[in-house]
Amino acid sequence: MTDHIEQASKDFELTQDKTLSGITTAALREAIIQGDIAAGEKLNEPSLAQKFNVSRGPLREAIRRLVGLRLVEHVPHVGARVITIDLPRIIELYEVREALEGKAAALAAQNMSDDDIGQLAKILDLHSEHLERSNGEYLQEQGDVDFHYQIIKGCGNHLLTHQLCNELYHLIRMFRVQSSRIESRPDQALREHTQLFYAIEQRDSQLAEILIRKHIDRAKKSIIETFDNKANRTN
Amino acid sequence: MTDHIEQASKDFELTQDKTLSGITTAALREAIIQGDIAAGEKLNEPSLAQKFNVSRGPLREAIRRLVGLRLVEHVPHVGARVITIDLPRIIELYEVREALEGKAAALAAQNMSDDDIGQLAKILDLHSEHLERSNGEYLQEQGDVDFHYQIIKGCGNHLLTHQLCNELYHLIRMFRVQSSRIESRPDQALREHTQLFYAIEQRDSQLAEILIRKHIDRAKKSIIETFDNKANRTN
DNA sequence: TACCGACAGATTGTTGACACTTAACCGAGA
DNA sequence: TCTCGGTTAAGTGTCAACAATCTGTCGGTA
Repeated sequence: MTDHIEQASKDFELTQDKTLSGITTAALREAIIQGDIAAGEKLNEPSLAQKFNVSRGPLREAIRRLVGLRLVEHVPHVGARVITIDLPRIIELYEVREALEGKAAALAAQNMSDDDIGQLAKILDLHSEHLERSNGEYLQEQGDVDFHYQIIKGCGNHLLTHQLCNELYHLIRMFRVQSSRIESRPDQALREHTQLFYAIEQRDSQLAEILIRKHIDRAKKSIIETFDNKANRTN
Repeated sequence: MTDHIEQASKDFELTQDKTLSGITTAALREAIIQGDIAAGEKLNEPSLAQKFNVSRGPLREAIRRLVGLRLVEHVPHVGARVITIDLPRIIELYEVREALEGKAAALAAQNMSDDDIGQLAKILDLHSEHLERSNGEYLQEQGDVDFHYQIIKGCGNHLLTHQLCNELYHLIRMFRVQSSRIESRPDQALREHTQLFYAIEQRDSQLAEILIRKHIDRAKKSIIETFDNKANRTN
């Protein structure tokens, strides 16, 4: 709830779209991401409309928008369900993220203003401080998100930014919440961020892309490992 | 209208979603892509509803879906407009496409079945034949689309495939139709496809990614050149 | 003449009722 | 007891009317 980006994005939405369908979209989206509506659950239009105090029109519109965000799947004449995030889907998600954020980092190394790079340095410092005091996994996590977000914003490609921050980000957030996943290797992540920062500072777009892609690939592998461990424990 | 993918996708939609809103979505989408509704034009709900013989409900739903595809932009209480594709947007589009299709080619080199690769070889042969007979730019164009499509299908990542074939593809198609753009360097494109094919056949994912990214980057530069020439001629 | 505000028309947002499809339930027959 | 077919209720798809908002125009004033 104190998530910076989330709050910013909410504020943006509220100032941008005060219509019932816009508000309902945001509310339904958060309910799904936070797990208030379980993964795989069917979205019953009459009961949800009552829950959000709107008629079925705006609610249906909200559902369609979330279909566009891939948080919901829809079958004609049958209904809409919240997606279920299994391991294959997470792998696909991280592969797409790797490709997009790789390009974003390359473009950021070319296009970021010096001020933006200064901002990035600040975020990195904060990250480092938190790690030394080794308190607050949450701030840790937030630092990671902020760092990636700053790079994406700096790439200068609106389409790319939108795909990462408004489409994939919600899916990743949903996965994180529902798997209670926190950074399992904070010191290594900081090292990788630092390396990436130097590459961007030196405007080395090729290196920046390689580093962030490896960074994301390692996160993917870490997730796969966690899944495998869980599977073994239950066997 | 004889576009294979387009037809396949239409058939899919019609069998998949025979609801008025589904049909209206497809009709409105094609009207926009084909330029029957001009770029930048406002979408008036009552008149469009009349045009498609539906009420405003399904039409509004169709508009929202196209907003999700980024073919339409919507402002609350003001309305929806068809997007305008200017050069900066096309560049952004091709940068995203380069990132996604690069990853798709890398995955395809890893994951494609031998049958799929055989199919790819056939498409390449057809492409080559058409070039030798040097007739039919359309078939030429179709060959290019089929070649890329086959690779994307072969990557095995559903999310990636969806983003390329159902989201970016419509935007690129709209741009191509409206700029009457045809392949300006068919022989070079064939050479690049051939190289890419060998990389995939040898399961060299790194090389496949590099080659397809250069291929798309050259297409992007060719588009920029065309724009510059147009700008100079009108000066 | 330029600027500001009220008014009117047009357009979007929202609602509740109606129509159609799907799926679950129930009973009859093998 | 199991299967098949019909029936019924729940839920989605569609519609037309109503409410709220915006835009452009007209008149007044500085």
